[in-house]
Amino acid sequence: MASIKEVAKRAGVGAGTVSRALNGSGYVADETKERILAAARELDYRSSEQPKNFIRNLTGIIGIVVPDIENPFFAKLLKNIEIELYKNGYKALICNTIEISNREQDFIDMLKQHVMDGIITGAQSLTNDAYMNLNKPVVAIDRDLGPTIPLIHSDHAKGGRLAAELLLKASCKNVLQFGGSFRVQTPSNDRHLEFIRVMEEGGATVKTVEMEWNMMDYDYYRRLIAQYMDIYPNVDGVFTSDIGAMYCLNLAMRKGIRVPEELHIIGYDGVDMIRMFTPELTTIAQDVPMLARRCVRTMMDLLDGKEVVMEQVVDVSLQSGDTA
Amino acid sequence: MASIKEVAKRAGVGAGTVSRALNGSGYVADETKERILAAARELDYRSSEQPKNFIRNLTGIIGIVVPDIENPFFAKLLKNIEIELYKNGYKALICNTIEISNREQDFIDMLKQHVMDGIITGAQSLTNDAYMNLNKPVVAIDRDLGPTIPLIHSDHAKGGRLAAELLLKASCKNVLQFGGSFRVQTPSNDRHLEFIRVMEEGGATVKTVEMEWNMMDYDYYRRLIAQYMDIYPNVDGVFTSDIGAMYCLNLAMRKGIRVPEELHIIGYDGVDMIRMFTPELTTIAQDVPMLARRCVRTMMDLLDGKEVVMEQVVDVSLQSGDTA
DNA sequence: TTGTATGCGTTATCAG
DNA sequence: CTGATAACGCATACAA
Repeated sequence: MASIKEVAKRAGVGAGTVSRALNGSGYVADETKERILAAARELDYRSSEQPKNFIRNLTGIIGIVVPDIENPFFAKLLKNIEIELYKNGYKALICNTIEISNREQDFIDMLKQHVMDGIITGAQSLTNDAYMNLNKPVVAIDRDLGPTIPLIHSDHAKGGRLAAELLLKASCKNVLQFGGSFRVQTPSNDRHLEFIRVMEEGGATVKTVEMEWNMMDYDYYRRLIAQYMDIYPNVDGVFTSDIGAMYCLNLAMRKGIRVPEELHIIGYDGVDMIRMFTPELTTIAQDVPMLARRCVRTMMDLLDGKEVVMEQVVDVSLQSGDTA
Repeated sequence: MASIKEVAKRAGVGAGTVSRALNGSGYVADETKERILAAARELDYRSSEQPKNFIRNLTGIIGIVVPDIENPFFAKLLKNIEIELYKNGYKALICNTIEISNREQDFIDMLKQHVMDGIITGAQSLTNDAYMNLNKPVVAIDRDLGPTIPLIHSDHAKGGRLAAELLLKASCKNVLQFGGSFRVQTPSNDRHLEFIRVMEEGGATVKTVEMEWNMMDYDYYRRLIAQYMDIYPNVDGVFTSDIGAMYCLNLAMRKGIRVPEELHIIGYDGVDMIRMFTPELTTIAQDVPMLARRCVRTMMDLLDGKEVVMEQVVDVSLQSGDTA
């Protein structure tokens, strides 16, 4: 509420002197300084960020676009990015794209209107045009937005390979995998391709179910897993994202199918939710804190006008459990 | 990048005319308007939000404080608040308080420095002093911050009663409930008190386990539930938040305890995650979209200087499943 | 050592 | 119908 002028008036000095006293920039007599500090304290004065940001033409805010905050992977990513931004003195503005069409475009417009300084996007849109020619700091996670926008993603190919090797070692011959929509151009599709390659090389048969675009609610997973476990009752291995894998495990328990003896299950992502249950799910874990750190580091470099690496790959690891 | 002056120069007019043409405020000759529109299009001009906000002394941003985005209840709340704010033309700045001490104070300071226009807080701090004397729009969820700050919460007492009635109807005699830290002053403690009252009135015995403050990760729930199900092996009913209830269900399946025949389980919250499994969890659902709507409505009213209701209670409902 | 003028981009006001 | 100018709050450069 109180402005610098009111503080100046109360201390009986000019506004510039107050600024210097409070910021420690330039000369201020000790006696004057004390009067100013007292006045500022009495009025509970805090300098407004607005004119400062306005002059620098910056906001200290980074927008984060995710399809759905409720999805545990994106919740974890969002949380880690927020914490990482905070460490760098930045704030996080969020944007859910799911359920509201055109939401991402609105967000991009806000970037143009100086509501924020940059965007980190983890959403999967079908069109990428909106980011073209936009000459602003943008970092993409798991989403190829062309050669001008830095891309950060997990080593999904390795993830697919690790899963396949594990299932082959367990002598699986007939496995089922669920994957996101292949219409979307995302590096995460590599995990399915690599999984198929390694499994078939090992003499196994792979059935791949393509999921619908941007469907990630629990109900959808449940229906889909139940449906395909019914269609393919004699698979001996399943590879799917953690949520699907958890439901698969639940289904097996109910049907009296022994895991891993009769059915091997491997998840993907490594979200905390899987810790909720025993037996513990075997999964390929993405290093979300590292993904977040890389995203934010890259964003900071873009803001500083530094050169950035256009494609950064983050390692994945096998998180051993009791289901494979 | 382009400013209004550059557009004006290109169109051969003054800055004010450009403003009027683009905003449709005031008179501009059709011919002039067309020239201006063309210039704006060529330069991809978007007016900056910064000076507008600066003059109005507003930002269009609301801060949302939650303990942990990864917790499914808060993820759902956050998502719904964000969507609701968007409908009202506002943006959501997020703040995780867990894991970083003093984080909430930083956020409050940002409010004072005009980084945002108000705060919606769902975090449970042990001290509320920071919000006192802060003469700014603040709305609290499930958290009593004193008589000057509007409080929105579910009808937790009803929730506790519904759960108790259901367990009594199922002839439970010896039940276990898990509750948040009672040191925190939150209306959500009412559900435990009411649960005890009704159960004991019905002749049952209730054991109440108090959880640690701000502990809400899956691992903690898992350890705690396992521990107390071990200590009290012959309870015939459990009432706890959804996450705990899900693990309880999982534990029962593994131990061969039949649900609900031998053990009745009722969750609390109604997060989507519970839809993942069958048998479906019986739970007391909070109406998160309504909580979000009320929070945002109240925030809008505060910003408009309207009178607001200081305590708003949102109905809860029994979401029938197969575990009670 | 201090006060004052300047500029940041936009819109509203007012004189032309 | 249009152009010039003030105003918003702060930091900074410069004059006193």
